[in-house]
Amino acid sequence: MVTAQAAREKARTGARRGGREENERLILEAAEAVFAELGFKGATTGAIAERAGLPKANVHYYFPSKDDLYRAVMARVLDRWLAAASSLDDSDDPKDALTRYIAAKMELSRAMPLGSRIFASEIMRGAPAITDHLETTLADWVARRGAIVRRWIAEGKLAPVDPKVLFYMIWATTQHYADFARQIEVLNGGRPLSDEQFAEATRQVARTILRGVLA
Amino acid sequence: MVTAQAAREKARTGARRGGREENERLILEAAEAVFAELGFKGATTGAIAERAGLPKANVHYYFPSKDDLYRAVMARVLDRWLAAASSLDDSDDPKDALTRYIAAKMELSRAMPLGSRIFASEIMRGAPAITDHLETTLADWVARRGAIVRRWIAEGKLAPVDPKVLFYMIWATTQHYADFARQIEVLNGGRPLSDEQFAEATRQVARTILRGVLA
DNA sequence: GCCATTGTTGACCAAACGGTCAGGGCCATA
DNA sequence: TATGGCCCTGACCGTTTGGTCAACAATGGC
Repeated sequence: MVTAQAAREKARTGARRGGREENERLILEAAEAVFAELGFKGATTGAIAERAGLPKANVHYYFPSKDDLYRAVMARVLDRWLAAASSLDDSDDPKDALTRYIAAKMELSRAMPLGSRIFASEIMRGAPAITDHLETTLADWVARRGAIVRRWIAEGKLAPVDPKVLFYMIWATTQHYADFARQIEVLNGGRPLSDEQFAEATRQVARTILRGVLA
Repeated sequence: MVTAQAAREKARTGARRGGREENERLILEAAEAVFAELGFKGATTGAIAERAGLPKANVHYYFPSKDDLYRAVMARVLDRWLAAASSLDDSDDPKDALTRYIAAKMELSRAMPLGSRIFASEIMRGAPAITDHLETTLADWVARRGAIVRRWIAEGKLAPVDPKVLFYMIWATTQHYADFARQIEVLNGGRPLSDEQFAEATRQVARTILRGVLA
């Protein structure tokens, strides 16, 4: 059973066109772009299908409803974020830890701005699809990392600051470079930030926040 | 002509039900709430009408198209923001000026979170309705206030920092309390920030950013 | 070659949408 | 009380939408 299934799975991963794996990936990528640009309601399964290069009915074959597809996209986004979130480690040195974390979040905004925008839209809608994620995974993260920040403060390494205020400032500032990329582009003379400009912004953001909270 | 019109206008502002002024206000307020929650496409003229307590056809009487209504809402939002934006004045003391500005932006996020969310959605859609506003009014603002920041730096009052990086940090952090209020609420145990909590957050945000950029 | 499973798709449908319109109500002026 | 200018709205319309379905490949085990 398992072997037969595995063999079938393996056969499918060849150079052949289509197939579950590739089509699901195509659809999820298209959906991410369309949801990010038009929001949940504005995105149409037709537009997603067109962007994926598939007929609309085929999209509904893999993802029965628009809501299912949306949740699958959100799950992918949250997974990727979780990986980056671990870069705020329990180091002895808050300077290194925070610098790494800010850099990781900025990198994520640079490499995957669409996910950040979908997340922002989801929160602004009242987070109907991810409330439980916020209540469990994220609340856990904040509690754990908040304790670390408080320890740093107790050790005299950090100025006294509510960990949440610090986290919100980091999240807001770094995600701003993804969510408001269009505004930043216009204020940059109509051109998106170059790699150098973005790297410089990353450095300055990290430096400013660190000056703000280091003891 | 003018006097007759003025008299009619005055008569209309009495206790009477309906009338252009009141209905337009009702519609704009309802539209602000619905656009903020559902986005441009997700908001329906029917939902806006229902929230305003008016028939849908009446909404279309005052605002011929959904797009007209949306632009009217955006104009109101931008007007209110412009007023707050002036609180970053050309003071000798960057500490006072930035503190005032951050407090004004936080106050705006507290009092009018809906406008902030509509603005965020608009930017994430690519800012089709306000690109010219960004290119003119906002670009002007940034140029002018950026010059002030650079002067402060030259005078040794501020650490060297790209004014835009500073502005983005202030905008992102303060607007975060409006746009991500739902997330903040969940991480606050399911209750919105109290007035005291919000005031404390305002203080800490201002203090942290000031430590970050003051020389 | 046969069959079961999986994948594919054009055509279709009910619901919801933005917007229209004709007909009527209201009120100040004459 | 007749007139003209706003204001109001139920009923309606064409289009778009998410979703369905029946018919039809394609594949792999036997």
